Amino acid sequence: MSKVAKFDREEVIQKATNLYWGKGYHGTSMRNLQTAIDLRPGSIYATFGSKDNLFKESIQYYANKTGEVLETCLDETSSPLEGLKLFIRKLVIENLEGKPSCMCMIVKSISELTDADNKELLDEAKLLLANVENKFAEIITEAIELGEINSDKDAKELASYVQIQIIGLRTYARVNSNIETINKFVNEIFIGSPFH
Amino acid sequence: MSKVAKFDREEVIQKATNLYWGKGYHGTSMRNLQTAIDLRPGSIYATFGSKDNLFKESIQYYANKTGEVLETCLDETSSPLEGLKLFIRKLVIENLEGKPSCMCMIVKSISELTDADNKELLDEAKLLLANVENKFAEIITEAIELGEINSDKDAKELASYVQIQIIGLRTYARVNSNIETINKFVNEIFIGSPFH
DNA sequence: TTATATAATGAACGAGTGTTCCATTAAAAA
DNA sequence: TTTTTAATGGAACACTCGTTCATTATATAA
Repeated sequence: MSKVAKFDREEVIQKATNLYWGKGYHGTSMRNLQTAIDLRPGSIYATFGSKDNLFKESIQYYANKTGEVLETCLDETSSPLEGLKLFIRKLVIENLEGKPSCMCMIVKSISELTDADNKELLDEAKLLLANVENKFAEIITEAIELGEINSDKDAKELASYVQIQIIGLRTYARVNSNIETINKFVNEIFIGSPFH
Repeated sequence: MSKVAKFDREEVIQKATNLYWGKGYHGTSMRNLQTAIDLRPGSIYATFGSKDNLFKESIQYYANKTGEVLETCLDETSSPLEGLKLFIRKLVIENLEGKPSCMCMIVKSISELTDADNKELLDEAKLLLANVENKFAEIITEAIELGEINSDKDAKELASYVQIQIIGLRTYARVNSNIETINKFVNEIFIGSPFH
């Protein structure tokens, strides 16, 4: 019948994700993307429709990949709480170098996008971040049921707390990426404020 | 001799700051700025030189204003630690509504800008954030000397910790701006991890 | 081999970008 | 009142933006 696309769709999205993750939505031009993924505008627009939609697919891809890392961490460890700790360590420390940014792409997007100019993409980013937090809450609920965490704790509140710590740490890492310092703060997440 | 500028320089920078703060560096165009501050390109470029320099002056203005708020908090309270707590409450809670963003403009800039494309502005933002952290360390040192904080604590480490909490909270507030939740986390900064 | 269908190309579009330039305006100095 | 000097207004510049589309290339079906 006809020709079939010769490029690998996932590979293209992966490259787009890396560019958007590093340079942000507004900082990335379609010309940048064309060069990075080595496709001409015609092909990109036939496949993805628009810059906005390519961004949407990219941030979803990023969220999926991050979700897979979390699942791997849970599988590799003996308990939900240990899995969560491993995940945080991976996220914060392994992203210090070699990645487009040490910050979370979802958080960068929420920081950059506005309701006035990019409501749809902003809402998508907020949704993806909420999904991560819900997953944290599930894990913590399991940990409470297993007695790893005291049962008078509120899983949803702890999930918010974990989210805040990760966001704070990964952003802070952009200014001070000293591994010992970062590591210390990661460990302190579960053992109490350094003030006490 | 000659004519004198009829606009108020600080007022112009204030308006530019609000625009950059809300929409970010890349999201703000010179046309946006021209409209917001009601000046024609000739006047803007004669006064500020470039978009980059106007951004630099804006972020410096923002940092100065924030520094003044901190000083006010220290003056209004009975101790350094109480002053710091008041400042954090002000920053996180009073910025929830009515401001261009609930996030810190400096943090937004550090998140958005890259070494590859905007090294000078990024470095300036990093410097301004480091200044804030140094100020925190001074306050905490005083608090230690006054016996408000145990003397075995490291002021610099606690200053980093405070920085991370503020960054995390203000970013998180963009997704969940429930005042009770935010207030709870602000209070917890100084009383220990919710895990314990 | 030919016909068909679709993927890929890349020039081009109108709008928007940061910035420049200079005629005009107007206030202070002479 | 005249001269001087700098601020102002706004058209215009070269370039980049996201996007479109007519054309060309090519894999498959007939």
